[in-house]
Amino acid sequence: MTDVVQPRIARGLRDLLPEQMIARQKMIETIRRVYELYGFVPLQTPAVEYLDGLLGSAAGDEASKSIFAVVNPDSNNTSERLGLRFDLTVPLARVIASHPELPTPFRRYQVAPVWRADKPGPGRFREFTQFDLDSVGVESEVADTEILAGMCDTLSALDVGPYKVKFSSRAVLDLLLEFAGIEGRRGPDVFRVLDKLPKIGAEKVRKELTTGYVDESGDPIKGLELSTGQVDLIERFLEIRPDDRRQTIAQLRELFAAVDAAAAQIDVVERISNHLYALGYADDRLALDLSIARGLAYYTGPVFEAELLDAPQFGSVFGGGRYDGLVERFLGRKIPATGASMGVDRLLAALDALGRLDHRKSTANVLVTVLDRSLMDDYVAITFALRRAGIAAELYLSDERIGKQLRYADACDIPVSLLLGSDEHAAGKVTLKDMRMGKARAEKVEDRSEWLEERVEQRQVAREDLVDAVAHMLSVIERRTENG
RNA sequence: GCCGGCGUAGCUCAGUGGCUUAGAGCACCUGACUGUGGAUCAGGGGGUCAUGGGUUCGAUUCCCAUCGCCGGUGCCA
Repeated sequence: MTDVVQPRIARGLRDLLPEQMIARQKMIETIRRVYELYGFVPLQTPAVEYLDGLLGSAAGDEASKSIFAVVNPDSNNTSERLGLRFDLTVPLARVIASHPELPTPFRRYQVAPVWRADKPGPGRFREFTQFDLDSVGVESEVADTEILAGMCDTLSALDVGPYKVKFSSRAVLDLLLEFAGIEGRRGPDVFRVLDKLPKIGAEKVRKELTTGYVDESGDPIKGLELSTGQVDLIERFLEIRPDDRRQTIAQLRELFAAVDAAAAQIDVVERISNHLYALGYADDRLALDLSIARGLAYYTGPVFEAELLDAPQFGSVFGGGRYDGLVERFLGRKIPATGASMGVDRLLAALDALGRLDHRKSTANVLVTVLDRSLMDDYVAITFALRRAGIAAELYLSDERIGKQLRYADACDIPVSLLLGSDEHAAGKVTLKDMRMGKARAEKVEDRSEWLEERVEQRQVAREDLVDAVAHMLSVIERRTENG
């Protein structure tokens, strides 16, 4: 006996089985269609990047902790260390810096896995797929507008139910620092606390901004030691409601009337809002919400976020913003860029929880069953006739009992089964069976002879008409499914 | 990362420091009922009791470590 190896999978990683992959690929295809409609082009980059490129100059130990390092057998030189990418934005910045010949504006989409060695949780894994949409080389707020519109159109196309796309501006938050008399370098700390507002509430945010507190588990939470006067000013900012973009902007202008340069930054936000009104993105699904800060330090202008109103527990399914400084790391000069990233896995988990996910386990629409091995030539011919007519068909590859073959079709959720035995063969016909209708009937029927004899879900058609008949049955099934 | 809880069949869970071969329900497989998924009936397979050490005459059960899962908390560039 040889020793078997345990079929293990590392922490936070998983296999995606056919049932998951079918739903996932359908979703990705829908998103891709939206992005290509916007004229974005595809890009692929390696999973592995140099660690210095991933980390950047400003990154500390904490940042590097969640990067998976990769062993490079070619080199033991520590400056050549490799790691798995943790997002798609940093690789994009590297591509931009190393391909000056690319036409600008360069607008690309990329769907690919990324890796973060974070603690796994529900809907949260260490390998997950991001679907990014970025626009590089344009300073104009029209580029930001387009990203926000793309987020809305994507969520609409995915039929996720009601959603809210929110935006704010890092530049406006910087105005807040000036307004409250807080040093610019403390901005990231302050914003990180403000970002927790929906989670921990105003009371704790206030404490964390000032003296700190001890939470329920006894952990001390360090305060930022702001003065109460500063916190009062911050609270006046947070009181601005996000329900109506025009009103939000008017209140913002009033609050920051005394701040130099405020008017120019608020103008940018207002232009974005007005473009979006003009395009039909009203307040019901697109809000100027000043409380979103995003944890990411590299954002420099507008920031974006989206959540599903029916599944708020899954948090933000889309996030992004303008990052005019990121390419500079690789190029030494600034290139404006803006974009958003969708969490494919999180969105799939949310849709599944909402019961909006299709759980097909097969790509075939027809199962050609094998009743009589001597008719195998016919079965093969029928299967390929369907395939050549563009109908996905699967041939059962052995002649096991018909009951077992139909159970297989049922288990895989193949909507139509095709039967051809000696009776049909003699009559020049085939039997088509609508599996879902049969399943619905099975739930009601009590008596076996009734179950076997009625068979309203199936009918015989002439052998030469079978391709048309299958296409017709599939269209009837599809229409019935759409109508609930 | 830190704190707490949990790991027994594919799933949900019983159970016991020594009666022999560790159980149930569901699921799965085989057969009966015409060549039809369901129901019914008859049968069947499947567990290193998470892994590795330790205590013991004896450990699935007690102890330790590791791994994994769940909850809370931190972090999320």
